[in-house]
Amino acid sequence: MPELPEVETIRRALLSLEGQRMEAVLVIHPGMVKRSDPETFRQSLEGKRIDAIDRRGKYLLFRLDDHSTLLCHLMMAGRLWLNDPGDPILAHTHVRIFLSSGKELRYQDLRHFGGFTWLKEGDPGPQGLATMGPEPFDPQVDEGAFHAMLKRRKATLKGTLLDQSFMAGLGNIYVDEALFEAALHPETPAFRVNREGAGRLLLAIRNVLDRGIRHRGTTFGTYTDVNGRPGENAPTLQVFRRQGQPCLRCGEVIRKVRVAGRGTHVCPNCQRQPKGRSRPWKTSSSNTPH
DNA sequence: CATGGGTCCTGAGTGC
DNA sequence: TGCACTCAGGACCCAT
Repeated sequence: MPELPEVETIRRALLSLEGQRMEAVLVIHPGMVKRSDPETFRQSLEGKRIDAIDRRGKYLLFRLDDHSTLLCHLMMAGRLWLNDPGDPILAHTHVRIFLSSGKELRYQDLRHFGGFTWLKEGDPGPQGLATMGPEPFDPQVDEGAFHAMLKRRKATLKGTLLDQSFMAGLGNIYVDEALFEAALHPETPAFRVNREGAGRLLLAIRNVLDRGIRHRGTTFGTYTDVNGRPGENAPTLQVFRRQGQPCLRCGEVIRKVRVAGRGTHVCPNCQRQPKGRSRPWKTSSSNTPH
């Protein structure tokens, strides 16, 4: 599930494409091109030079020399590959972009959820991009601003953090990790978090994302970088997919529950329920979260 | 506007 | 052992 650290890892690996032209574009699966038919898509891209590659949330943006943009979203199972011409074509390869350097950019997607969108200059893009919230590392988002953002939301922290219009780039893995690190329960209504908790959560979000980027992403299955190399962040995760195992902070068993329709990993001792005054039977002396 | 539910897709996992 | 079934997940669209 590519989230901000995975998409950023891919973006950095693709920076070598800046300055190259797209000489030919082959759409194998039409469904992987959104908002235009494959032929229009092909004609819109061929001959264009890639000037820059940016990231916004989980979107990759290829800035082209006519000021149009090639958008790419990997959703859960999308993968970009940087290939040499002779490399074998893997199953579920849906789009091939032949570059002036002789390299080839390939899009593969097991689930068919992600894909490309071509945006003319000035096109705000799909709703999710147009209404996307601030980047987690935006220096304008400080403790006070983040607290004010949370106060406007009645939904759970889990649902709020997953909402890309609240903040860009977080997904299921890093939300669970950030909430654990901030010692906040995923079911806590966002507006109930006090200023100190908001500061703790913002710091935790930045910590888990920064760690993810430094380890080149989390691989649990399909995610790799553009050369097929898996990320190395999985061993640093504290709660995600660790249900049934002891909490690394207090030893309580990590549980998997359902919050905002998503599988959610929580330490019942470190992350206290907001309403129910359920109290742990065991008290670990040195880990009071508040 | 914020919120929640259905939808897309298919490999992995579960149950019989 | 094999088959049928359900589920997971991010963003979009829609209804409330």
